[in-house]
Parts: sequence; structure tokens; C-alpha cells
Amino acid sequence: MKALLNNLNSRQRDAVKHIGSPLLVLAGAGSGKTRVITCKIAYLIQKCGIKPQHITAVTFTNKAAKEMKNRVQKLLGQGENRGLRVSTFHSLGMDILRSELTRANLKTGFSIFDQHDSKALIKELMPGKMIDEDELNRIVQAISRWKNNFCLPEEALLQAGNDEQEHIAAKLYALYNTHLRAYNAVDFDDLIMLPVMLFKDHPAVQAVWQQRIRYLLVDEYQDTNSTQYQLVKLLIGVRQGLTVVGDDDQSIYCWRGAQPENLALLKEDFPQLTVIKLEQNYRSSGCILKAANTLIANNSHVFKKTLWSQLGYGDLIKVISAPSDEQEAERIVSSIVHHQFRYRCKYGEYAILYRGNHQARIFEKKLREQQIPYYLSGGMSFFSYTEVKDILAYLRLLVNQEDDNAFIRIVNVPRRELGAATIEKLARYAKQRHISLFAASFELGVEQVLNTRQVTSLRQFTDWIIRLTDEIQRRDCVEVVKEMVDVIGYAAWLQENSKSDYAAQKRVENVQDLLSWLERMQKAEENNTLSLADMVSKMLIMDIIERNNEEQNSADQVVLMTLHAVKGLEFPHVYMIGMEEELLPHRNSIEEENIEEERRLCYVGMTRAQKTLTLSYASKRRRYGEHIETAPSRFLSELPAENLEWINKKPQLKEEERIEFGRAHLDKLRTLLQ
DNA sequence: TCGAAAGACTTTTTT
DNA sequence: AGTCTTTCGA
Repeated sequence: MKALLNNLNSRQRDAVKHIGSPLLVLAGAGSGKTRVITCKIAYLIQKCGIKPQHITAVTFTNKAAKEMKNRVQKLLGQGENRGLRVSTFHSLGMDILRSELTRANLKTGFSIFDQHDSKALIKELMPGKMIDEDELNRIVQAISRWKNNFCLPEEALLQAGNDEQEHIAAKLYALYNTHLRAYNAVDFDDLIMLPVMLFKDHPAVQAVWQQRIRYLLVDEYQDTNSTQYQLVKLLIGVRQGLTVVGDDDQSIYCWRGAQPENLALLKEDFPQLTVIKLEQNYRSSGCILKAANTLIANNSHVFKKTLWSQLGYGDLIKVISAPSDEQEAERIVSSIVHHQFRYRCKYGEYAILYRGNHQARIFEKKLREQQIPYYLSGGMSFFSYTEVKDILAYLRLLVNQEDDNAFIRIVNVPRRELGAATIEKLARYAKQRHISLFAASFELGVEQVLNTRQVTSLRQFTDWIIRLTDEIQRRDCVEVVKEMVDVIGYAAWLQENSKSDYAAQKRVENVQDLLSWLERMQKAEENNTLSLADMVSKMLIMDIIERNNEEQNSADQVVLMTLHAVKGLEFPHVYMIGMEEELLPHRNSIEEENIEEERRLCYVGMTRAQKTLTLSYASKRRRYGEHIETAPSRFLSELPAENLEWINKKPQLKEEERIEFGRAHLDKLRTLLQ
């Protein structure tokens, strides 16, 4: 215990020991916030006698949750963390819903729709044949925004007023929700919103959960949306057991409803709130930290804070320019090769960071040419592979036969002579009778709509599914699932439908990964009580790829990642590429005049670096196949010149650009002198 | 109903 | 440039 606290600085220690009232920890980048949270959990258990099952820590990503769990385990003795809940907001929401199915208006095995499913459903519901993709996206976003702001369809309709587009979206919102419920399904946003509704409607249920969670810790608080904050408030009630940790400078998720204002709002909602700032940075060299501070000083702030570091000044920040995106990649890769050779570093110490996923492609190519091992993060989620979605759709249907989306997805995969035309007819019939496609297949009425052959194939399929659901009850469900994959001949189907043998093999592997993950999940559960339904829902909100990360993390590979995905991580040597106007800041953000979030994104990237930081840009870039002239990012000119080292000579600026560049510097000097 | 080939569209970030 | 979609012919 002593050792536990001795490893902390005084501010961190205050944060850990503060129990009496709600606490807000404003933790700058690299100031040891995860350490504070994990130590606090250990402290609550060991020193305050709070049982682990009464403590819940909430994070935003499964990765962060996992990391936190591991670190707590290391601090505590064997078995001392039994019952401790460290989860994402979404899986906490799911647990709440599962504990109160009936009152939440759900049935066992409810499906979780991801964006793809949701989008497909909304598309179905949109009137008119001509569907404008932009409009669809707008509506999907609008609905998500409403759910994130805890705005019910009725309110949305009222708010829409005379705005025709909003009105249409609000109407669809209501319709979409009705259909979700009919499918016994919820979407991602519902996982937060429905628990809030549940608590509001049933104080008794709320009380149960308040008993269950006596101390709540929330990580990355600046990323919470309104609905999530409401959930936090409902869980806390009048009790004071709350610690939230956040950093308004690292708020980069406003576009999906995050409200960094929630940090300031805490002060109003909890008048007894204590605020502790963590400003000592343990990560980056002085030079990097100073530059990052200067950059972020250009943003407006509610909470002032200045990071400082006891680490040495370190190397200057390198700026590399290149005539084209291709050469940019070449220069960066060769810079890594040289550095790695000269200083005997591991490849795993380097990270290449960028704004958009597509930027990785060219770097992949160059790294492969040089035979440098790399790890590409993000891009494709494991669950977005068609083969994974297919098998998952089978599982969803086994668990929840009302899930029409799952039904449509796999009814003819592999081929069962039940093509689009047949399903179309079935769907029309089901709609008229207000029942699911699955249920419709058993009705006598379908025999009028479909021909004999179609009916036979259809019933063959649905009967088979029924038999399987029955078997799952009686036998080891993972075994049944494995057999099912064999029976449908899925591997052969993949072989036929892949472009190359290699691709087919990869896809078969993915399916096997999915199955072995199911198996592991089943075994991990103590008394083997996990039903298939539980496993499917768990799986849908957890990304398997994150599980494999562990192996990948320990492998010695250069990391390629988006600036969003890199939050929370650190690397000895960081390369930020594509430091150009229209890219960082992104052109859409420039249009929306949302430069501050882009600046924070840049700040997050810079503060990942421990020893060296290299920024690069190209003056010509390929976009949609054509060459575009680009300009260096304004953020480069916001950095203090004395912290930068231009590797290639500064590109010739046009006269007006040079004046602009100089003016920016003068402005900065002036503000510094004030 | 299915496959090949032309054509359209893409790039913001993700639980 | 690369990927996903639509179209046309069998």
C-alpha cells in the first residue's frame, strides 16, 4: 500500500485519496491519468474497504478497459479484484439492459445493430425509390445525434418545427425505432439511451444499480455525450462516489456527439466538486512539450493548464517536406530505416500517424518494399469482414428469429435457391401480416405467394434453423455452431467467392478466429453459464481484433495509425505525416470553421512522442487519381520556430504567403509578451 | 440467376 | 488509383 502511494506525485496522491466528494481530475497528456485511476481502484479496495463488486470503472474503448483491468490486477493481490467491473459505456449499458429485459421492452437474445445494419434499415424505411446517399447519411447522423442528446422521437418532431428535412428525419427516427423493437434489436446509441430511460421510468431499477455501483470512475470524460452524462448522473444519485478524469485539450470526438462542456457542467451539477489538475508530464521531452503547449494555446480554454516536464530538452522537432506524397512516404521510411540502424532501436518504437485511413496505403507500399514489418491499426474492423458478418448473422438468427436483417443476409448464403425475387415476395407478405420473415415462412399464406419449389426451399431452411435452436438448448452451443458452419459448406463457398486462394484462406482463418473466440469466451466464464445469446451480444460490442492486438503489440513492428486511434498511447519516435492544409486541418473542418478540434487532434498526435517527433508534408498529392497542389498546414506556422529543424530547405513561399507566415509569428510574439 | 465488364464514386475521424 | 455498384448478356 505504501509503495502504491509512493509511486505517485503529490497531486496524483491527492486525487487517489480524495473520497468524500465528487472529483474531477484534469489530466494533461502524459500526466499519468491511467495510473491515478488504477491506483485509486486499488486504494478503494485495500484502504477504504469497498468491495470490488461495488466499484465500476468506465472507459470508451475495449482496449482501454482491458489495459486498465490488467494494471489493476498487477497492483492487487491474487483474486482481490473479483467482481470489479471495468467496461466500456456500451457494455455497461448492455449489462443494465440484460438485467431488466422485460422492463426495457426487450426479449432474450436481442440483436445489436451496427451502423451498417442501421443504415440498411433506415434505407428500407425511406419513402420513394430514389435514395440519395447524402440524404441517407444525414438522416442516420441526425438520428444518432438525437439519441446522443437523449431526445425522443416526439421531441425531435417538435424541435424540427417547419424545417422540412428535419421533419422527415424525425419521422424516420420514430419509424426506425418501432422497427428496431419489432426486430427485437437495439443500435449502439440505444445501449446508452435505453438504460437512461429505464432508470427514469423505474426508480426501483435505478436503486438496484446504485447499490451495485457505489463508486464510479469515468475515464476520458471529455468524450462523453449528453446521454452518457445522464447515465452517470442517474448512477451516482445522491451518493458522492464519483471520480472523472479528462482533458479538454484531448477532446477529438465532438463529431460523434461528445460534449467536452460536460467537464464544466460537473461544477454546476455537483457543487461540492473538487478539481485537481495534473500538469507534470512524464512522457515527452521538453522541446516537444513546449511546442505542443504553444500550439494548443491558440485554442480557447475553460480550464487553464500548463504542462511541464522534468525530462531533458531533447532533440528539435524535425520538419520534412517532399515534392509529392510518394516521395514523402519514401523520405519518412528511409528516415526510419536510418534512425533505426544508427540508434539500434526496435521497429516497434516508431509510429506513423495520419488524419485519414487512406493515407496509410502509400506507406504500406513503401514499408513493404523495404521489408519493414508494420502493424496497421484501424481501417477494417474484424466485424466488417463479410465472412464474419455472415457467420454472425447466422448466430443472430439462431438467437433471435425476429431479426429480419440477419435473415436476409444469410438466407441465400451459401446458395439455397432463395434469391432476391423470392425474398421480395416473402417480405411483401410478411409486411402485410406484420410478422417477421422467419415467422411468415411457416404460414399457409406463403403458399399463395410463392411457388412450390420456393416454399420447399424456404421451409427447409427455417425448419433447419428451428432444429438448430433446439439443439443449442440441449448441447454445447459452440459445438453446434461449429457443426453448422461445416454443414452449410461455408469454407467451400468462400473458396468459390474469393478473388484468390490467398484471400480465401485469409477469410477461412477469420471464420476460425471467430469460432475459437466463441470457444475461449465460453471457457473464460466460470460456471459455463454463458448462453449463445450472451456471447453474441458481447461479441457485437467487442472487437476481436483488439484481442489479437496483444500479440501484435509485442511483435516488433512500425505502427501505422490514425490520430484518433492513437489517443492514449505513446511511442519513443513519432512521425506525423500529411501536415497540410485541407488534410490537417481537414477541409470539411475548415468549411465548418471547426479548427479547434483539428488543432486538438494535432496536439494529441504531438504529445504521443517521447523522444523524437517528425512532421512531414508534401507539396503535391494525389487525390482521386489526379494531382493536387497542397500548402503546408497552418499548424506548422503556429509552432515555435526555435523548436523546429527544417530538414529540407524551406520551400519557396510566395510573397503573400511569406507575409502571412511572418505575421503569424509576430502575433504569437505579441501574445507571449503580454 | 449469375458472372463479367464498364461505370461511378471515393477520403475524416469510431464506440 | 482502387473499390464498390450497376448493367448487360448468357
